[in-house]
Amino acid sequence: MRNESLKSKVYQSLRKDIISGEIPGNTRVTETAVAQSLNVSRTPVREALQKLAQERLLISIPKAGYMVEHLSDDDIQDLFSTRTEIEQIAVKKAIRFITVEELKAMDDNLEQTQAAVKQKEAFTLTDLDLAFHLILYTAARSRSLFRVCKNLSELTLKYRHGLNQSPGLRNQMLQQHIEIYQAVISKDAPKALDAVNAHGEKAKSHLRTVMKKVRSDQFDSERF
Amino acid sequence: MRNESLKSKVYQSLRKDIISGEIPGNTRVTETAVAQSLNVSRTPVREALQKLAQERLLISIPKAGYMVEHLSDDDIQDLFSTRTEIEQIAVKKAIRFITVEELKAMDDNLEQTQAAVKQKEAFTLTDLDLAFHLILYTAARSRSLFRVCKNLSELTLKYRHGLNQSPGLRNQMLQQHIEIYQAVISKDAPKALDAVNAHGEKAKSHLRTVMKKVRSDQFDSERF
DNA sequence: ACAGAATCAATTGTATACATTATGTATAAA
DNA sequence: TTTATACATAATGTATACAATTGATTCTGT
Repeated sequence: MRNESLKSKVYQSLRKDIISGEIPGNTRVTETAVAQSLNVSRTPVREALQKLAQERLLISIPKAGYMVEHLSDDDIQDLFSTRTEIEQIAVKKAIRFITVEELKAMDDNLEQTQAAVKQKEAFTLTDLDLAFHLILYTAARSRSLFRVCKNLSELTLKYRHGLNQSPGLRNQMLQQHIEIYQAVISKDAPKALDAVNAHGEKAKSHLRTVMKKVRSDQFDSERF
Repeated sequence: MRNESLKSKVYQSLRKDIISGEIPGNTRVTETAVAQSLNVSRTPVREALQKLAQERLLISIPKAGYMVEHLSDDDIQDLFSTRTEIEQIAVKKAIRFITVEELKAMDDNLEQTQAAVKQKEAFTLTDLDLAFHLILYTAARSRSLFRVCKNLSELTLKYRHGLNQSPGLRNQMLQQHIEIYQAVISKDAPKALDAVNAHGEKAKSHLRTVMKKVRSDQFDSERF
């Protein structure tokens, strides 16, 4: 962390704020503002912004700056669908190639997740969530597939983090991870595919209700 | 083109040289060298290099520069496999959602490809190859899947371009595209999946033989 | 009052100077 | 002869100054 470049620090900082929702969607982000708030020059900020734009956490408006990406409801549903479909490919492979070490890592992860669920640590939980899936992707033994899955997983992270605020959903996530783990360890491919699919579908349906709620809240506040 | 930023110009220029193989794999690329050869400052070059690194056309060695990515034989095979697997998902969706305009676009593309095959224009052919697949990806009506497919397609472009040098393979590519087109227009999903798979498998096997040849050539030249 | 031109402010785009770090080389000591 | 240290060189990392472009605002003429 100490030997990191400023560019990297700025990147991490902004990424965290975007994923956590601290900087909401459609917020304008300018180079100078970020540079001042972090006490660095524009150069590393500029490069961090470009990286975030390439990852679609920001959208770039040429010669006009950046805005925090704000996907439409449909785009979010689409993103989760694609992630599930491709993750199913990964899980099929993972069942064939996963090592005992990786299974152990999943087990450890589940234990830590259980602790985090109880202690209501949303941030830790989001990290553990990502880590759990990364183990699966690694176990698929395909570098290119790993990259694709990782990208998609990171793109959904912002919305999954939002879900992790709710106590009930935290527990559901843990249960679903356990189901996937059990299917993988028993090398039951159909069950694993179902578990992954259920995991994705649950997230989608919860997001739908959340989005509806947000919209009606907005509607309410607009009336006054 | 005239109103493009220098960063974009540098990016395009380098990308073309890397994909065409003019800058071979494992070549070291430095900011200053590129900046001098293109008569621009380091700043736009730097940003172009970072973008290319994020796309995996270059690999970044922190505090030490960049090298042109040179995948191992296994990684290339893996890349093509993943591309095929995910493209199959896209084709399934495309069959359901493709419009008459898009079918017409595919038809046009095939005609142009036929002309380019005869005229032996490798560059045009590579562009048409990419365009053909992009039509399919668009027709799948999934933004996130489109992006994944596009990325994978671009990553394989370098190697497909190499294949396009051979007259026989140019024709094979055209025939395979026609097969995919026919399967899609007749909404025959199993046939389309087979066609996509065959397309990918052929590319993989040809690449295997090419790679073997390159290795033996290297071996020969090392003896003298 | 309104349309249009001119100007001004804010922001990105580019160039360049300086700082820092890594690598290779030469020299000196063991 | 080998190894370690110091130094030189070349590259990236960072800051800053300047250019160019965009969008808004104000001013002017009708």
